[in-house]
Amino acid sequence: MAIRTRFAPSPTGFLHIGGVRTALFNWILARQSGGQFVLRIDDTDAKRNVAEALQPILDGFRWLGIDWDEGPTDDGSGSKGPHGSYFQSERLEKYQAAAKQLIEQGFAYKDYSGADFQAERETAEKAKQQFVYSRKWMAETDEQTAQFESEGRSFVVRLKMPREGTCAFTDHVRGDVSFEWGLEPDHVIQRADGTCLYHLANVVDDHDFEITHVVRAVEHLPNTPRQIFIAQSLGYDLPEYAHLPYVAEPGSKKKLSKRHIEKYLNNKDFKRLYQSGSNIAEQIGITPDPATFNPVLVDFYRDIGFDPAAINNYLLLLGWSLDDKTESFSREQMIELFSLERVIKSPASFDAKKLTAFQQNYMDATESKTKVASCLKFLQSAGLVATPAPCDIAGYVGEIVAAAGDRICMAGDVLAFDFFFVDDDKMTIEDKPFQKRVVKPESAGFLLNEFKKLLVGTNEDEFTVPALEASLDGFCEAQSIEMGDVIHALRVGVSGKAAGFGTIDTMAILGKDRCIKRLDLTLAKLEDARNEAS
RNA sequence: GGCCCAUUCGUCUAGUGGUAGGACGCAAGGUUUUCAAUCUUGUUGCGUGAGUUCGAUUCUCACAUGGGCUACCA
Repeated sequence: MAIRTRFAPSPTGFLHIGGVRTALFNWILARQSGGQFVLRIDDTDAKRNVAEALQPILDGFRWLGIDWDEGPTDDGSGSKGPHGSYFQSERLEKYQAAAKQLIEQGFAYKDYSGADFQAERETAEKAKQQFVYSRKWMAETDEQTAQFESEGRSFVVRLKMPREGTCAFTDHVRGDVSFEWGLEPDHVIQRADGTCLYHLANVVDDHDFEITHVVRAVEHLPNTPRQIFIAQSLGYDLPEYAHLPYVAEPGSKKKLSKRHIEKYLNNKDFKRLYQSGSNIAEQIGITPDPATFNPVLVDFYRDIGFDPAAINNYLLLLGWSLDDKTESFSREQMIELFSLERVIKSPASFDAKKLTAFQQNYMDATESKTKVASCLKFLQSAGLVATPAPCDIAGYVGEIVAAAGDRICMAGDVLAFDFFFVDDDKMTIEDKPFQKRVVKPESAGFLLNEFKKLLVGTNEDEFTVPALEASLDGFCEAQSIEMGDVIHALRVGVSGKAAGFGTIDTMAILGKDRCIKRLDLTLAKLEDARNEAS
């Protein structure tokens, strides 16, 4: 059976990680059955620029490889698919027609209560009683309508909900569920200004778009009875339902929300991810404002060089598992092996650390050519490599990437090795390691200078890792010192940094001339520091 | 307040009527020129109470805790 699923984002400008998980499950279901995945835009309430706010969301899905068969066009300016517009704001007549039909058949009514409705509800609440609307301003006849309108009242359309019995249905994740009809209020489906509300629009669209499976987050579970009521009243076949647990905050069971970033930043792991992302972002000219750039939003991961497959894999396992050990799933495996029945019922906390671990695994498995290509893009974004890239650059970047090994977890991490790409006379020497490794040890300057003299005497083509190692060994022996007495100063001397991969590898990649120039620069800086101090 | 839902290591999870397995993390140690990695070892868990039962983490009920929903939001 071909399953048609849908995901219905609001054009907010941001693609939320929890939303992606829901979309991913919907997408997998459609793909595994040879059905279609539909994107519908819930903009009934939006007054902002929809196309603009939609773009980042569509880009996010595209980046993740979650492609949609029907929905907005790629640029978000129109719709593609056989069902007309996939934007709710453009489907108002459909909803109004449905509301009209519901009224005519007695499943809904015009309600002229206005503020009196609210007053009735408050009275009931004060008396601590279950509120049941008196339907005092319900107009079902022309006379009533005329009378209320003569009083200057305007109307909304409310559902005329059943007041007894139960609404029972089977949910693919939660099993059999049921709700008392009597507890359901008469929900508004059409506003006084004639526009329609979510529940009506949702049911009408799911029907029009021939959605067979409604797979969404649990917060919609309590909404399901009213939607079932609408669907049945309209004579629609009911879709299958599956309510997924929501994605929870790091270290808690509260629903993850992009509004509480500040709080999540108190979480150690979340903060660490955010900070390493921020460092990368700053180097490529993105302002790391936590409101728009943080680990709850998908853009964050794209911007700092995550592999989309790692995100999908992590999200797949947030609430679903195949068995007691399988952790790694390719796209094909996801599609082949996923089933709603193995979705768990309780919420799953977002764990930044585990996501990073998935990324690390994917990066380890990435072949070096691909790795180099993605790193190169970051170097270009940071202005460290020209665009278009010089033709010999790939080899150079390749050496760095190989030497860095798993120090590069996400492609943006390559920017930690920015010193390879700056002119020698413009190398930044970080102050802290400079003080600790060069200024403070008495003999560091002397040793650096002596070793530099040694380097000056070596042949260009002997500037290799084994040769350098040998000469450094010999040097240490001649000076009667330990390797540790000089190598740290040397690292700072050629890279300006406190940490990195092997100093000797670093030097070999830089080459003779550049190492010597950098050592000169460092020694000059040392002299300045000494003069200043005395 | 009402309705609904959930509860296995810190986190993601597997699982069973005979007391739990994996992953991420964490800790210690080895290796190491820094950082990371890596290797070794270790670490921690069935919310509480009652019932059914020879026996319950597993079934039932209650409680507790956490959460969601309760709009002329989606």
